[in-house]
Amino acid sequence: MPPAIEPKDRATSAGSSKAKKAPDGPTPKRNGSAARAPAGRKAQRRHQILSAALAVFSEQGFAAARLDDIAARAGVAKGTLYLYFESKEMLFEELLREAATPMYGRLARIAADPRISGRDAIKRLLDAFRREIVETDARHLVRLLLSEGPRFPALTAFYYREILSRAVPLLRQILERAHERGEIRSRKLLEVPQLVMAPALAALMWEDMFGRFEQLDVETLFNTHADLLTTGEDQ
Amino acid sequence: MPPAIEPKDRATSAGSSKAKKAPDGPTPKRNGSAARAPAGRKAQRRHQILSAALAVFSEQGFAAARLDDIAARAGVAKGTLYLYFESKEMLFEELLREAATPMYGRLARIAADPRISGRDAIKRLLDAFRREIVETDARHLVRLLLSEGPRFPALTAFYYREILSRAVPLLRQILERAHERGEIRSRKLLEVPQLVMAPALAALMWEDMFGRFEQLDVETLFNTHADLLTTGEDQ
DNA sequence: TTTTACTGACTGTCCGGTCAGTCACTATCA
DNA sequence: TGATAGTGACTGACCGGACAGTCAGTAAAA
Repeated sequence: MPPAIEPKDRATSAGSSKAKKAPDGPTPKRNGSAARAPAGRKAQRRHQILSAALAVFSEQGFAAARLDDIAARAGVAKGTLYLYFESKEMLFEELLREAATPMYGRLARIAADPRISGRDAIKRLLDAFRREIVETDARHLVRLLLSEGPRFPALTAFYYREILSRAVPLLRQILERAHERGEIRSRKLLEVPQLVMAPALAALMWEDMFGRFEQLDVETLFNTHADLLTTGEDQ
Repeated sequence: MPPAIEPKDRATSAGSSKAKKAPDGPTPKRNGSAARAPAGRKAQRRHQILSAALAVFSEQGFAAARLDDIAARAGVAKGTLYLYFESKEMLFEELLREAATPMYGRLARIAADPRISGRDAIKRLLDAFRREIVETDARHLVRLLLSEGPRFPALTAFYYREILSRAVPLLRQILERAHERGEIRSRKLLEVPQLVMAPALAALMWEDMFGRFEQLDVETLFNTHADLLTTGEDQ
């Protein structure tokens, strides 16, 4: 249960860093919203920066993203970035690493509960994916991982080791249990549990790339898929 | 100094001067163009460059790719690139544009033949996708489109307009025909034809990102999917 | 005062794009 | 036949702008 960067407080990025030269008169304090609270201050700054980084990286890609932009968006000076992250690379990697696990946690919880039917398990998974990723800014993170992954071998390895190599067996476990109860249509599905999540990836890409031309009916897509995988009342 | 990778096909240029592009009959004299290269030369160079560009762009991404590297890989000088393409952007766009159509053609041919059963149509499509894209270098192109798409709006628009907005109806047409024959399991599939190709995308990404850790059984994945979508002998 | 947090002008490097020059070749002339 | 001139293909050193990363300095906190 890692933080999962949330790009919500976009507003703070507005010109906060330039009021430096303009003496505001009686204002004794710095203009930044984070004035003191030494305790949470550092964590908050860090979050600001990661949040801005997500926005800029997902808009520009890793190479084209400029640290000046990230700093401006976070409302800090460029030098400050280096107080929190070693380099552009490290900032990028930490951004993706910290966002990694929420979906995995969800999957693990479903797999741990044997009372959930196969159909339900699949529907819940896809539904969570839709609500929490496809329909939020988190989808940019997935695209970032997919597109920049090859140039960050350590990152790809991390994802495989920490997420996928665990998620696939969990998925298989769910499917096996369901299969024993006769809830699964094809035995072969046990050999390729990845099929369960395939439409999730496809939906994500469609929305991200072509959503502006034609929205995909993600809910119907996922429901149809779940219905096809499992036995039980169709539509 | 440039090692001049290879003198290329100097030999072939001798002798027959077939560089006849103007079929104006037996032109006695030709003002201009004294040292015109052989007919295929230009196309060949272009292909060399595009080929090198694919390799470098898919390894580095658009922004990080260096034209010096592309030139070196193609065995030409950097300046030569500009004789064939206007800019780095144009080179990139043309690379992706030219790669677009083969799969669409395949789909169109299948859709045009009503004798093919729904199950067969889907299997053929997925099979072609596997053999021609997932298992070749072309898979990098899809990742490139995905990752750089947002920064090349014209390219995304091109793909939607020329490929997707035509492919989805074709797919729907195949599914409708199949549905009338009772070959399709769920009517709802007609609302989201994208589901047919979803595993193709997923397989491609898996292989590209994580294939080095764990190969995906793409054939089983596709067959299972096709079996689940259609009626007919499962096994 | 010392310590901590932050700043932003500056530097060195990198790379897209340019263009004056070379080369291989051919057509025409003597 | 050889000599001369013309052409397009190609080259690669160079230029200028952009940007990651640095650090001396400033401001607030302790």
